[in-house]
Amino acid sequence: MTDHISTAQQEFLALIGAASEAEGKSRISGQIIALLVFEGRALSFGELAVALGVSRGSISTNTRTLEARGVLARVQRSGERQDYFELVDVHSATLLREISQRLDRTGTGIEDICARLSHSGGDSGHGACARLRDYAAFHHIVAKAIATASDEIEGKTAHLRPGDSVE
Amino acid sequence: MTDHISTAQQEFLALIGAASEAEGKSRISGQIIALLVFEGRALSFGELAVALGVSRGSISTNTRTLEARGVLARVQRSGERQDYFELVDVHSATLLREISQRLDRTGTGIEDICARLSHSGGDSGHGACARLRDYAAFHHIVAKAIATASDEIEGKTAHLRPGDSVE
DNA sequence: CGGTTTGTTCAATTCTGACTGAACGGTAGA
DNA sequence: TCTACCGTTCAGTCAGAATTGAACAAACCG
Repeated sequence: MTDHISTAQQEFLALIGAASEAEGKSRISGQIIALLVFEGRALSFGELAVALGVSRGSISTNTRTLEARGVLARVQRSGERQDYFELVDVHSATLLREISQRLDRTGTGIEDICARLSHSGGDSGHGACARLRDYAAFHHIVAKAIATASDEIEGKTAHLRPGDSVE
Repeated sequence: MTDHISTAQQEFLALIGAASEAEGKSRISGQIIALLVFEGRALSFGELAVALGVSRGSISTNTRTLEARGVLARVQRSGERQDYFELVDVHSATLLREISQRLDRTGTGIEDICARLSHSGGDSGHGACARLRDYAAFHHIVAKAIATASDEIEGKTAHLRPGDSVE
């Protein structure tokens, strides 16, 4: 029976690891999140390294960045010398907010280019500028949509125990 | 004045190229889209290679995948031997729909794992299964939000073409 | 027919960044 | 103090993807 669980766990880790890579993040960082979701409890530094079969150095760097991104928290247990990690309860919403902010940043970056262009170039680049503004607007619209979804999910996950229906 | 435009173009290409890499796509594919947006007209195969400073082989592979993804269209000009490429007018919406579908696929992938787990593993993996379903639901919610944004953007961009036809 | 242009393909190359592993500093207990 | 353990760091390694460039086939023109 633990067999079934562990194969399911392996499949889950592989799936999320691949998804993590597909969106530009490292495989391990995705799998750390996946393992914490699967286990539903705080895991120690050593447990992560063993369960994922990766070096302690990788655990260190990846947990640090995940911590800085506000996805997981490092917790100390009295009497234990190892660090433990647990998911922030709004970790999914945090990831969405991150994406939303990056889109907004790209959008304003486009607008900045457009502003400099129309300021110094007269109206020769007018058509291009209009298209760039549309393209920037697209980024902002998507950012807004994702931010809204983030709020929705945050409202559902905050202070809710896992297993509650989200439908 | 063309100076200003070309520096703005270079900045735009760099920005979108980096954004493209950040989300797991190739730099060149993002820059092809960016160049077509900036120019606002169909560009030839050769123009793309020269303007982006990349090999013809790269243009070939990237335009093919973008074409397959429904982002741009290959058009022939009578009398011209070169292929020309232009953006599909709903190209942004198409990219969003692609992301939405990938999220849905990941979500159902998680649900499949969960189904196999609860079917064969008894109730020992019950807690994990509940958490996995929540995690799958998260993916579906985001997919839905992005799909909605895609529809919104499609509605905004489709009417820009005068005398447009539906499908 | 040859010569030119064009797009595709694929083996080779380059490049990026993830990952490792060992050295290091810090901490707690004996 | 010494020892054992723990997390961090970083130079080195490695894998996979992106990109190149040359070979190739097709279409066109003289």
